[in-house]
Amino acid sequence: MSQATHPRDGSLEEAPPCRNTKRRLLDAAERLFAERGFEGTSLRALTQAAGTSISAAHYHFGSKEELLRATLERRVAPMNASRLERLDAAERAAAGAPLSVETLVGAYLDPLFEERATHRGSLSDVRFVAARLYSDPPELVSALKRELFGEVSRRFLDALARALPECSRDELGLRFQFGVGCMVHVMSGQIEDAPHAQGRDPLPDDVVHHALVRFLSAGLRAPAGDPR
Amino acid sequence: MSQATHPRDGSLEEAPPCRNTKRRLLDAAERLFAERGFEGTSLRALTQAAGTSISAAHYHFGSKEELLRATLERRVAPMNASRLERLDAAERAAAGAPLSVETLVGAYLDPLFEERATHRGSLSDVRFVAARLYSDPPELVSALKRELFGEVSRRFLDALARALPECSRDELGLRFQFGVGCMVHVMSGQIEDAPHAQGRDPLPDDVVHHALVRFLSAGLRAPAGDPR
DNA sequence: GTACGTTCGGAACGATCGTTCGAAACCTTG
DNA sequence: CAAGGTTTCGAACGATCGTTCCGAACGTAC
Repeated sequence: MSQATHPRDGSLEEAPPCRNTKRRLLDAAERLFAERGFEGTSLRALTQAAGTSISAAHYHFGSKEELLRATLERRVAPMNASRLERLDAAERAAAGAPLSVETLVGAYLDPLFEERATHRGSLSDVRFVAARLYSDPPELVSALKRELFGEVSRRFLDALARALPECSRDELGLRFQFGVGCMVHVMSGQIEDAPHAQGRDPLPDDVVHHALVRFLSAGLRAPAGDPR
Repeated sequence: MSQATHPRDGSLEEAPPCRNTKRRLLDAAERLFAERGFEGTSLRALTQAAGTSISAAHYHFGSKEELLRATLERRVAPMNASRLERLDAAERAAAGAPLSVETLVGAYLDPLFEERATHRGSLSDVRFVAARLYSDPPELVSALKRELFGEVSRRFLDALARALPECSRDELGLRFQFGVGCMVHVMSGQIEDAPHAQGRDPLPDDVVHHALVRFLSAGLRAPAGDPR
């Protein structure tokens, strides 16, 4: 009805059949998984939002879990590739010298905010990545998290260790995770939903972005505690 | 069978009927909501884990949503009360002088880690508070979040503004939320599930606790950016 | 003893879940 | 045109969901 479900007109057609359906399914999955979670989203609501049928979803992905995996992978993989590109470029430019904390934080955060800026209001939803990877069925997501983030975490931790040589490896691992927590929180849209600042209009993305870079850089550079 | 469902023995009885069932339901809800989420937990699995029946849950709470609300409230309310107590005590001791950032961070974090230490391995699960308040059905949880955290957020933000007078109110609100994000991430158990540090055994709670205090204090005290 | 309000188990309700299946519709090859 | 593979739909499957209802078991008051 709303989406021209049947090309019954006879004369002029629409976009190619396969790729379009698959992409529309991923788009709808992204949005609905972000808003209602994996268990909270029914395949019926999802396929209806995508303007197709349940069978199409099973044809292209095989199961609901595989659809989640594909949806996550589509956004996370290019974003992490971009992170590694920036890290590589920065290390090449530094010619062996340790990178600054701000450079590392920027290389990690910028691809995320760019993705967010590019797709604001469209179907693509970065909230989804943040919200779901860290709250949905752990037995499905934690393996994917290891697979998608393993190299990125290792590379950035190594670079951080060179930037902050006085910080122990354990402490650095913790601080890196603290930073990830901040990022996830922001990307999940919790800033707009905070108990304070409920009535006022949300701050622009770049303000949040720069505030987050400052916060994380300072936190990562915090003086070491008693070594115990 | 396993829980002496029927006091059919005739002679010796067990604990009082009402309070016990209600508490067992809240305990089971806490654990299962933490592990599988609200939508991912069925009332049948929940009541079976509690050693009772579905009817008992509906008798005591009326609905699944109200059970979630009660479960969240049971843990969050006393914890926030403890936060306010510590803040009051610190402000009384300071006699009008602004508090240190570390004091404020400690007053906010300590009750959480104490709750975590007290109930480690038992049925009580702090993960639940963190994981659910920030990822479950927003239309149910965000109102509760405002209700439970409104005063605490306001009070701590005011104290932070006195501790960091050179920081703008917007920036301070952001940094406070960044800190909440870190905390949520830690309490959700994401540290143990991080892509790196997967094989090694988890760090002790107090190590994480102190590292988090250092990280947040430094982040909150970060130099202001260009005022724009 | 009977009567009553509280507490809770068992069975059943309608609704919805993820999945499967067979047949259309489509696009490409002959 | 016909043949074959790809893509999609509608209907149905069994399972499970939250909820409701009825009655039994309980403690208490008379």
